[in-house]
Amino acid sequence: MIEHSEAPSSPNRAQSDSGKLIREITDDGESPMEDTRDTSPVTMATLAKRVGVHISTVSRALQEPRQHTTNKTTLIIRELADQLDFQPDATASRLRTRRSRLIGVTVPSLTDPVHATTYEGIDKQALRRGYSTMLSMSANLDDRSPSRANSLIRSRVEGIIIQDTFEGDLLPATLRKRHIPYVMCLRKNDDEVSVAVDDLLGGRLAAEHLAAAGHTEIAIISPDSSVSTGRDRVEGFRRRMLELGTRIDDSRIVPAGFDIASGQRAAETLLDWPKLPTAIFASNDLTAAGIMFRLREAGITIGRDVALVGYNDIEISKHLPVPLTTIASPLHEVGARSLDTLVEAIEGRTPRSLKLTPQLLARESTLAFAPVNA
Amino acid sequence: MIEHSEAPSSPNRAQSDSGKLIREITDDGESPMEDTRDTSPVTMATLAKRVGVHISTVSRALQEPRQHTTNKTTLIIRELADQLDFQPDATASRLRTRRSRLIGVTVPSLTDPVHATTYEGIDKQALRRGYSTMLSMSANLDDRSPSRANSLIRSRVEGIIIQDTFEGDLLPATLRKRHIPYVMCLRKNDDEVSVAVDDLLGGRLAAEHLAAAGHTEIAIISPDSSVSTGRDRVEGFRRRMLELGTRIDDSRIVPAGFDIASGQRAAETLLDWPKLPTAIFASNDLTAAGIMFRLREAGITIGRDVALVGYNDIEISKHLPVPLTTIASPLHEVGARSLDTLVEAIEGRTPRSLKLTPQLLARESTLAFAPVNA
DNA sequence: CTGAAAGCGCTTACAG
DNA sequence: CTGAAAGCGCTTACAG
Repeated sequence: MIEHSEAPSSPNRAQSDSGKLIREITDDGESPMEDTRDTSPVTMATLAKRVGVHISTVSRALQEPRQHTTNKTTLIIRELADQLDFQPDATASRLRTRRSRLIGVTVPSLTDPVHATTYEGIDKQALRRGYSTMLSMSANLDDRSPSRANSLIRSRVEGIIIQDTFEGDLLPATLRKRHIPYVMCLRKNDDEVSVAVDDLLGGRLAAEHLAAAGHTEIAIISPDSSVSTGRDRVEGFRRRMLELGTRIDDSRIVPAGFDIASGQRAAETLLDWPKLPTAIFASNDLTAAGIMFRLREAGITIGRDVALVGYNDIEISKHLPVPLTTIASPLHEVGARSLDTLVEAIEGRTPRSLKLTPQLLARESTLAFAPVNA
Repeated sequence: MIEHSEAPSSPNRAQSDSGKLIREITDDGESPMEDTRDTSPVTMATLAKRVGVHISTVSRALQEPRQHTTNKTTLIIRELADQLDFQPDATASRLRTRRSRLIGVTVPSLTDPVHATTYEGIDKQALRRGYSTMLSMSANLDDRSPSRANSLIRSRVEGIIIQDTFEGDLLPATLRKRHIPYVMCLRKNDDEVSVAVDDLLGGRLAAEHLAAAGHTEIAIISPDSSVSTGRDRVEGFRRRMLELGTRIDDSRIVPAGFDIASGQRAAETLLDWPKLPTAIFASNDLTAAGIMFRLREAGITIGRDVALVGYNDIEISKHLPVPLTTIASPLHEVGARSLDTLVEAIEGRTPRSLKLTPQLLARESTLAFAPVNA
């Protein structure tokens, strides 16, 4: 039952392109029709009743807004939907179609700028491709078991991007058993499909930079060896150093976390050494920052007394008291490509792992030791 | 049809507390029963058929795990559910109960540590209270219109925490029309219910600190006056300064964004002034950091040549080249209390706005101007 | 093109 | 206590 009107009741409201096919209906009682002035949300049934068609017709009319429909009924339905600002219930369509258009993402924490940036890349690309993301933050769960993804599984995400994996992680096996596609992001895990930075190369770049300046007395500060990023960065660094003639003993590797505070603690360890190294490779920028802060307190000048290289190039790195030489990681890109890779898997293809290329950025923290052949 | 077994087929799998009431059924074809070796996820119907009860009995058995049930059927159902690692379909229960247990959160960006910390507080408290959160990041939408919450609305979130509101924001009105509860977080907006830091007080604290050191030539760098935080901090600062005898002219307020880069640009503006101020109040730490970096490049020593006060006390603030005096905000707490307040609204009560108290942290960036009466 | 029907996987009054 | 039925709001073959 449609009423065409010459004069819309609210002339100052924006009109849709399809014109004023039906009179405006507001939810504050202006409509002459019964049982519509309620508070419950508009559904397709509401629209169907209003327009006088079957609900399945409404559903079809609202699907994939093909630009140039001349079908009058479709236009009428769409205009009413616009007017009422109808938002279809995704819960219902998810249940019915068995496609949630939801991507789960597990992250360790978002206060770490590395993970926040990567996640932002994931979410942006997800939106672009018609998905929404749902987060599970380990930091808020203190649970590294596979159950950290349970809320995502219950929401029937179509796939999961695992940004917080570690050695011995049982989540991949759990998801495989459930036939839920997943991709490792940032960190790798055995033979699982992953999108990450080429951390072996990153480590090599750092080694070459320091070796070129003649360093042989070197310390490595590496956050958590149970995580692939730390492992690979250290391994690439040591191997390349060895190729270039310097063997770095295990005793010269100081473990640390991913934050400023643990960098400061690592620096204290270094200060206890009989002799300070001439160069330090920290496999994380925040850790490097902590080292810098603590050593400065001890009166040591970074870049002159000791060279320091970080990893990732987060925003503050170039602004530290001594601008930090670091290995720049394309974090946003890692996120976006993870999403693409996961979508491939969801669509039934067999994606391959991706290694994105890092780049050395030389700054003042290694300035006094500029490469001989630069 | 239940089969009790003396010897479970996989003795090395963890057993639930209720004992080995039924023989273990795996999904790799060991079960003698038909149509269960498929790939589709386990549903309550699966469990019901397996145990030989009606699906409604399964649903009841799995609800609110009352610890001490002696009901044998219930225990059997629960054990089977455990064994199969059954995760009920939240999509279905959301549709049926019309309660999603989902909270929407709109944020401007998560690479801003202020918003990341606040969101972490929200999510943690949500988990504690049985909710999950769903994000909508304006940074990934370039859309400040109410439609930025559409995906949350379609997912039928029970309420929304708005962390990215601004002057003229139409989202609150949209949500009110839809009867979706919401709370402003961090930022305020007219008479809307909000959980925020007392920014007027924060501004006053900064003013008192600088006034006590005798400053009268002051510049204010404020990120975006369309946002309540910037407005209130500046207003509190100016008012208190006026009470203490110093009028700060509009011409001494330099607009800026929320990041390091815009702080640097603001500093360039200051450098163009005929005379540098003796003190700067930046209503955001990252902005303050940018100012510090740029002024240092120009050979100006923060803390001696010019005093600098920031706002929020993010982690790096104490580690800047000159440790930053700032107004510490309880961001995690703001997040947690926002969630509580929203849940109050969801439960039909009428929550009131909350103002959390900030605190001044004096550091070296204002050291040379230590308060006379400190 | 549109209508009618069935069903996604749950939950919950209602009987028994 | 358990079973049977209805229904949440959609979508989609199937007829016409």
